[in-house]
Amino acid sequence: MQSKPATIKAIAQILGISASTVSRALHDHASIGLTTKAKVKKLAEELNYEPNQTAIFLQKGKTHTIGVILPELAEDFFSTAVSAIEDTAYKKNYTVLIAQSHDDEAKEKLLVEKMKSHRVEGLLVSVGKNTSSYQHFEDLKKYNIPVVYFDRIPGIPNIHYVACNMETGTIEAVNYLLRKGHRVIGMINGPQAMVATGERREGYISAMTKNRLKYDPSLIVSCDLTEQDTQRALEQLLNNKRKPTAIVTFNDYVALFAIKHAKKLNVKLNEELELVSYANLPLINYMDNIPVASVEQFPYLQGQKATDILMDLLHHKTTAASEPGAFYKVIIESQLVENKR
Amino acid sequence: MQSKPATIKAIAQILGISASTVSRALHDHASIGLTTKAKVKKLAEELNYEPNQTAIFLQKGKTHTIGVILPELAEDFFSTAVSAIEDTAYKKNYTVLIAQSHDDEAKEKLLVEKMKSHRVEGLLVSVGKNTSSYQHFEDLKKYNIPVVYFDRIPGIPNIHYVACNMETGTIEAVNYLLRKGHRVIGMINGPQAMVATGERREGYISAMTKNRLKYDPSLIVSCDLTEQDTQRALEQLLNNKRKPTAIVTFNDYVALFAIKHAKKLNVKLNEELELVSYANLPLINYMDNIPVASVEQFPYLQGQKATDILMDLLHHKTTAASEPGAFYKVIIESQLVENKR
DNA sequence: AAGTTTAACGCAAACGTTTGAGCAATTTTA
DNA sequence: TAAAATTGCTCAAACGTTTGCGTTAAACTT
Repeated sequence: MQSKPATIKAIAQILGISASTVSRALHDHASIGLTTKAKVKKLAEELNYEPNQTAIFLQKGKTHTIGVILPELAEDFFSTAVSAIEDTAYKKNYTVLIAQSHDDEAKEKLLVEKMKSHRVEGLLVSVGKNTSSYQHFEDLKKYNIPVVYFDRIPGIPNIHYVACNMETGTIEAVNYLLRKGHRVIGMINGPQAMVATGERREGYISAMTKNRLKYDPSLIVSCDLTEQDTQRALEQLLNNKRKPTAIVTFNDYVALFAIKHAKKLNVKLNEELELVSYANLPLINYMDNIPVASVEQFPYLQGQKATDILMDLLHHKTTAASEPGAFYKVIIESQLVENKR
Repeated sequence: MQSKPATIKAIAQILGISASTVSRALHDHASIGLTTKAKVKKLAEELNYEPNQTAIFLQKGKTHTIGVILPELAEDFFSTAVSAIEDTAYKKNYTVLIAQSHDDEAKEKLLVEKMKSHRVEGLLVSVGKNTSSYQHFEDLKKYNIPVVYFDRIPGIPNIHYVACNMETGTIEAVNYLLRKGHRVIGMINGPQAMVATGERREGYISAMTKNRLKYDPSLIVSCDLTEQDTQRALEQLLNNKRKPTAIVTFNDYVALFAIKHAKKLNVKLNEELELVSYANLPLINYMDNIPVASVEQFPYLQGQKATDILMDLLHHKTTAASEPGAFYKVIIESQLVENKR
């Protein structure tokens, strides 16, 4: 049993027929006799024949591999998304190559090269939070490697993507806080480079003005999503002329940092200050005081959709990449969920 | 630029030399002239030549791919471990194929077949919580595919593995609770099939008896790690003749279920009941009351070590797989960390 | 100067599979 | 019954690399 795996050649030799006949027989080709087919399949079964994917890929010039580049696999949002990507790709017999940029633009560029040298047929990308140029991704078009962005998408035209519309979720979040009686609502937003930052901002403004409240720019402060900068942002808000009684934070990690720091500053959470966040972490629900609500971002769904789109792109290889307006833009409406306690 | 990637053949043709010369030139083979080498390398650079891995793998009969089978990628412990596996394998230019069993033994068997058909060179495995037979993994030995288990390891001899020694961590945990004055300490343990269940049990007994306290078997109840069964286990403990004032839970997920249910039962956490858990979730630290301490399990380190071992196994292909006692057994001592608040 | 070494390269097979083209029998058609 | 169509199979090339073995010409021996 320590022998090498069975090959088509071996089967052919044993049966005294040619390799091409065996190959066709296994594929139920019309021009092969039924008896021969039966014999071949029987022997293949007995020998536990498994087609050598490497050989097939070489011969077909395909790798049946897609790549995924994302900031941090250990972040709950991404591991769930990858879980979906794996599941979806698996069904189509695609192999998934995962790589983490750790939010480093230089590493991102390196990874794109790596992906190219691995001959991935397509790429799923969630860009790093500080990435400002997307040229390294866009260059792939020249190699006919389609790219589908998900969640953290670049703010440029003519791309395929699936993402949550953070605007609607933010509107819901602000409305929710307004209904609870809050009038001075702060926001700890993300880096300006991120599309989601703009959407949250728009949502905030939209909700405020629609409720006939004036929009106070000093209540929105951006941060780079690190713990340190979150602390600064929180303090800035707490020291604002109009001190907020509620804050919408960019995501759950930021919320955690804020919570931690607020405790240190002896701010009474849920009395002096209520938080609403975006659901990146599943167990925030179990936490004692905070946040009161979260905007769901559907990581599994996003991963699934993005993979579906990529598969579609791969199977309808429109060499006319210049077709204008032919871009997938799947927008999932985010949704506010009140955290039960 | 939409042309196919450059090949050795193409380079050879342009330069009017043979493909073998080009290949050797690129590998700095001794028998190629310096001027030729220079010319080849220059042109390769210009054409953005990248070796076709598929062709190399076929020719060498290797895939440079390792597989990972684990229960649930979205669980924090595993996503962190995979993060380490990716990073480590990446450096050795190996490709990682990930698959989730969702704790289903049947699916696990299917995945092993899938991995075999993908010709993985080795496998990293964390077994499902209900898996009782390990034959599907052990069969891989016959195909010369080494298997390294990590974290959730089978309780059978002659395997390679890296895992945390839960016994020491448990001893520390129980000692910690004893020092805090607790005398009646309960334990919500895992399924009997899991090795870690036995270790936790041994640690518990060991800590109690070493402290001259008698071991009361009714204080250890096992559960299947689901929310429902955790609730049952908690109630069983709370209704026990000797009602525990502290409980060691199998992991953070179980702890969360227990916390949730305890609140519902109006049990005052941290007054009537203190919890110690095992660190699967990073942000348990941010939670308000619970648990008071966690046993760290070093997911990144485990993933790293396991990959290192597999790499070693792959490069020292001892065809004499029957060498007795030649098995890697890396045991990481678990460690109690008190959760600061 | 004839023989031997060395340097630099080419030839061809191999890895396992797919596929267009070809060929020999058998069956169908007119 | 001869020509045409069908059936069932084989040949050989191709995908991009690597590598053992040859081959040639130049450089070195004595």
